[in-house]
Amino acid sequence: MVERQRRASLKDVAAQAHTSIATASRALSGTGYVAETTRNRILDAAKALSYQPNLRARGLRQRFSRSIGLIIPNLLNAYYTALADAISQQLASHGYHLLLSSTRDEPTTEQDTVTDMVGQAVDGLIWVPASSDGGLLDYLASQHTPVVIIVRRLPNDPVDTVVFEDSNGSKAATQHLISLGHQRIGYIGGDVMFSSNQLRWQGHLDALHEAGVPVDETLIKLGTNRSTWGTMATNDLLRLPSPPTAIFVASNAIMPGVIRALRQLDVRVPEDLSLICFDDVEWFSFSVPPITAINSSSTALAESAVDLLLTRIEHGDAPERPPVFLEVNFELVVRRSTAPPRSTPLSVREGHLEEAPI
Amino acid sequence: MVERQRRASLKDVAAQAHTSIATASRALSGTGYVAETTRNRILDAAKALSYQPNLRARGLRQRFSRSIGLIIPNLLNAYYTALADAISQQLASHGYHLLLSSTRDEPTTEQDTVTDMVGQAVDGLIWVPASSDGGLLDYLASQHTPVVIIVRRLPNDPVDTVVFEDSNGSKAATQHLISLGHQRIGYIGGDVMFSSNQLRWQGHLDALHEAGVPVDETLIKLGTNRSTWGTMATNDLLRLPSPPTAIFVASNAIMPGVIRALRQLDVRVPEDLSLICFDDVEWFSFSVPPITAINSSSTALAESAVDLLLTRIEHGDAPERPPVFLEVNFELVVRRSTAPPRSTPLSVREGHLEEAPI
DNA sequence: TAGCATGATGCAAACGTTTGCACATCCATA
DNA sequence: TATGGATGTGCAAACGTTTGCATCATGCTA
Repeated sequence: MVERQRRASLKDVAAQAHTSIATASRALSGTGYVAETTRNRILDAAKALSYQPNLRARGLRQRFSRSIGLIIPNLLNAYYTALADAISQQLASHGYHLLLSSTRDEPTTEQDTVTDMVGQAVDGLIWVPASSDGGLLDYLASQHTPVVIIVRRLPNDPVDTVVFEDSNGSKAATQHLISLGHQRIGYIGGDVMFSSNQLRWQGHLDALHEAGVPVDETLIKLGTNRSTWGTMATNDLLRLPSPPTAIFVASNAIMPGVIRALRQLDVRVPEDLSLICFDDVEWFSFSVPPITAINSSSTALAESAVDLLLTRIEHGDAPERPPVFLEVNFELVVRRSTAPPRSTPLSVREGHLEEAPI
Repeated sequence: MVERQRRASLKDVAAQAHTSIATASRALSGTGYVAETTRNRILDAAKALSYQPNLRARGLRQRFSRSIGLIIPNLLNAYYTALADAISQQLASHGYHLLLSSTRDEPTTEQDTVTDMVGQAVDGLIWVPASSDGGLLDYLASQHTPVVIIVRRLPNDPVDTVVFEDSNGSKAATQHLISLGHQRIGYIGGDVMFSSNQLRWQGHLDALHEAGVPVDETLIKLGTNRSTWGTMATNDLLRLPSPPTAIFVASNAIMPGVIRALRQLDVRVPEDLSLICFDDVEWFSFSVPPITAINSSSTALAESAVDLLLTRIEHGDAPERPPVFLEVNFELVVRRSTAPPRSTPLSVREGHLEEAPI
């Protein structure tokens, strides 16, 4: 590592303006008394040297940095980047910066990322937890770093938490299918170790029970939130002796794989099979057919999460104030992928799995 | 702002281990001589206090932070988030952190973001410029902050630059259409103030010239890289007295709007119209029909950009070393949205513009 | 026994800020 | 003429690190 050229510092500005560092600091930050003429000398010098305050040093001295960390599982999921975008905007409007990292849902990466954020001395953390154990929370508490958990709940919601209405939203999706006349509904979801997946599954079951629709275990496919899982699960479902007339996909990340499988099997939507998805992402609306989905406002979640966090930060993280738990509303967006079931059972022609284009 | 609880510092660790700060530092960082027993006392103390080094302070002292800033126009464009993901991974493998910000292509936001990154004392910057003036570059030079420009070139490529093969890729796309027999090709692109858009347009024209295909100005629609522009431009093109038999869309961000318009106008792809796109994004492969596209490897771009930047950083930003200019290869991915033109001219039924589902 | 390399430790300065305190004017009021 | 608030400035400490230098044992070599 080679010695790097120094940027202009307050010392340089002060020297150029023939004044002290303290006065220069006050002039530039607009605090305390500075004579008009002195101030102008200092501002001129700052401009001449294109002085830029070192936020690292300022943070060190002031004990806060006006930056907060955001930890998401994945940068490739439109759902999370939309969230990141909303949070970033929301923070900016409060004068805070964003440090963004993705964990790829790997617990070790997550651990590294969290400790790293703490090391960077962020003022607080907004976090989509990947591991469900609370060890990292204890750690954060020991570091006095306020944190707001989003999207996925931790057991007992030990800290401020903002999530989508997973259970109710999922219930509404299934009810929509039932109201169209579907009785055999396939469910493809992710790992239930995450609360979001667990609650969506639960909501689905609740809707079935309430409507008196019998639960067929073979129609429920719990795996991972990955496209490949969508393909596998869809193939399994449609090859059942009595295949479903509708499929509820519990995550947008699974959907591409489902669609690929349907195409390979020559299944038409919604004539042969209805399709509904929990998350709503942009391309659902211009897919053919447009896909019915549960839409949750990431802006709303962002606002709540940022508000909660900044309150903790700016009023001190009073541990006696109990954790807040919030859910943001959902909306059922009915498009064209859902329709009444076909009258005759669907039988899948056993085509070879052609290589789909990448 | 309330006084925040202090995290354990080196001083605390040293006190607990009955040693000096200097020795504690050496023990924890593994540099210099420390007796076995002392080291253990220190490590124990650090663990007991869950000590986490303050990277801000370390950066201040060491004059580098092992973090670099990435500035992209948009977090909602899958194309850029894929890039961010690749760069983030690449940096991590070199032990660097990522600070990510989006400018939304607003010059003022861009200016703020850049100065802010400098203020954060990042070691370097990877930047997709939104404004084409070099003012910010002068500023960065004055701050001795190495920078690598990606995706969009600046006039004269004044610093290290890595871009996609916009011109050649675009040329290949048009050549593909021509080879299928198309002579009237619509072109929908973004603002040519950005080099990427400018070069893609140029590549398209080059292909036409080389093939002896006459250029019809009415077939060329230059606007913005937005979905809404895609809808407008497509409507215009298909209502021409002699509409195109193929459309070349120069950015993935425009494509959703194009598809929406085609659906509203009841145009079938590829029977009525061939469709090709410059960028390749995930949903192109499971759209109906899958969309032919020019695919450029964001991983390759990420690798090159990171390499260039870290070289500048770690070997000193020797200004005498001239700027490097790199282009990463593209690949034409032929899917099913391109086919030979229909024999009879297409006439669009003037349907009302139905409200498309969101 | 003297000399010296080696290992182990601590002191203190430095990075670039902010800010409490002290001091020095100046002007108005009592 | 004192008194004292308001204004303007600077010194120096502090934030949490790293690191050059000095110091001091210890054990080995000559």
